[in-house]
Amino acid sequence: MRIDTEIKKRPRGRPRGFDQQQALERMLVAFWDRGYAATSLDHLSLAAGLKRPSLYAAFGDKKAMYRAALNAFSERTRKEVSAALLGPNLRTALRRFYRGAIDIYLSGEDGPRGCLYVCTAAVEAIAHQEIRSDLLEVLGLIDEALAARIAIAQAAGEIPRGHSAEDLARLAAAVLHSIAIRARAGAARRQLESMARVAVALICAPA
Amino acid sequence: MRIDTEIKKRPRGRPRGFDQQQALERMLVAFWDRGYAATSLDHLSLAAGLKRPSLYAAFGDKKAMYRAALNAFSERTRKEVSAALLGPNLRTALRRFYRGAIDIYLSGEDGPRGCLYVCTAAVEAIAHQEIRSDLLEVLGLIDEALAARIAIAQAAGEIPRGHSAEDLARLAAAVLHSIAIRARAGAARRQLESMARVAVALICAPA
DNA sequence: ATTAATCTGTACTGTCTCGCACAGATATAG
DNA sequence: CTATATCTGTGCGAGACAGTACAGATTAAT
Repeated sequence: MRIDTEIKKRPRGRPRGFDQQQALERMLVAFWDRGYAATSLDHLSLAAGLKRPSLYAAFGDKKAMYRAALNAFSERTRKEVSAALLGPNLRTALRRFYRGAIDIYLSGEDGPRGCLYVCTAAVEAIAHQEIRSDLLEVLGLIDEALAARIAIAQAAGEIPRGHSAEDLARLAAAVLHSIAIRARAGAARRQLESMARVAVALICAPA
Repeated sequence: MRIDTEIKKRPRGRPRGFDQQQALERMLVAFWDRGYAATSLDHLSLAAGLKRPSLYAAFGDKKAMYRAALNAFSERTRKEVSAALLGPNLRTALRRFYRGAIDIYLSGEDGPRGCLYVCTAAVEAIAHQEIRSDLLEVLGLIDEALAARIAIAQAAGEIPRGHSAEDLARLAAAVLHSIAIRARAGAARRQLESMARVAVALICAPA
């Protein structure tokens, strides 16, 4: 079915009978719903439509599968974040940022899923050092993206410099994290949107 | 060893050979470190120093044990929160509030534990409705406690009324949630304290 | 056609998991 | 002392779990 426009020539033996990216996407959803520890390889196998040996061959052991899912989520999110933050001014940039996040966090067939990192990686941080540093790294990336956008607004005189861009960025990220937790806890969309509004107002407040 | 000052007379049969409260406290720590799904009854049994049948008899099944731990954590936390918020003015009240939280979140033998609810209950929210509503309830209680204290400060003219007490409370709680996540992710204490400072400054800012 | 390389599914391993049955221990009530 | 009630530990059982060996399937290279 796949049109062979790619230059990459086939490897030697029997080719894969499945799309690795799509399988990962389905495993991601499984992990997102149940978390790392509660998701068994049978769940993943069922979700991806692959038998366990194929999963192991393609992704490694369970922890590697989870980290691959984390990475896929991070990549996808990063693109949406930087697109949202491109808005003409900080206020609309942040509005888009939160609106996109809330839409994602409220998605889920069996209930709102929140953020894969905040809601499922955090719990594993003590037992699994790699996951802990994966999480810390992504938290830092979000902080940095926000700080960069806020610094631009400050340089343009759009908002005052009462607080550093880094401080305001961590505050903006904090509201994001809380929205993720609250979404998964079942909070109403209105509450999440209200929190976003308040955060935008406080950060963009005219001196 | 326990002095029998309590009027409650002994029940009929063989008395418990352990302190139920203390056993629960140790189970709490086990759940706090590894989360609900990854903590087996053998872990709990080892932590509490009790065999599995005693645990079942005293607490019910695994989910009941976890919810009992959640409840113990919530009770304990609520007392400390209301004590901290009793401060003479909002600024010092919030400072104490965050300082106490950061101390707790950074504790842990195998790494900082963050918040039992935010870091371990959230992941179970989709699969276990009771845990989901336990979490939502506690989030609401924290919001309310903060809102009440902030409303007092507003009524006293200590801070302006630009934003409602509820909105500011949710913002303050958001910073708390983010601190919990970041602590477990391994963020430096300085960063957590800086976030607390910024939150206090923004909420208590003179008009 | 033959060979080598890779993928797929079946079936297995040993370990862990939750929860409980049961027997012995320890207390009170009479 | 006897009967009754509750707690404790040993040990079981049925199932889930992660991970893999192996045989058959499918492809490219020769």
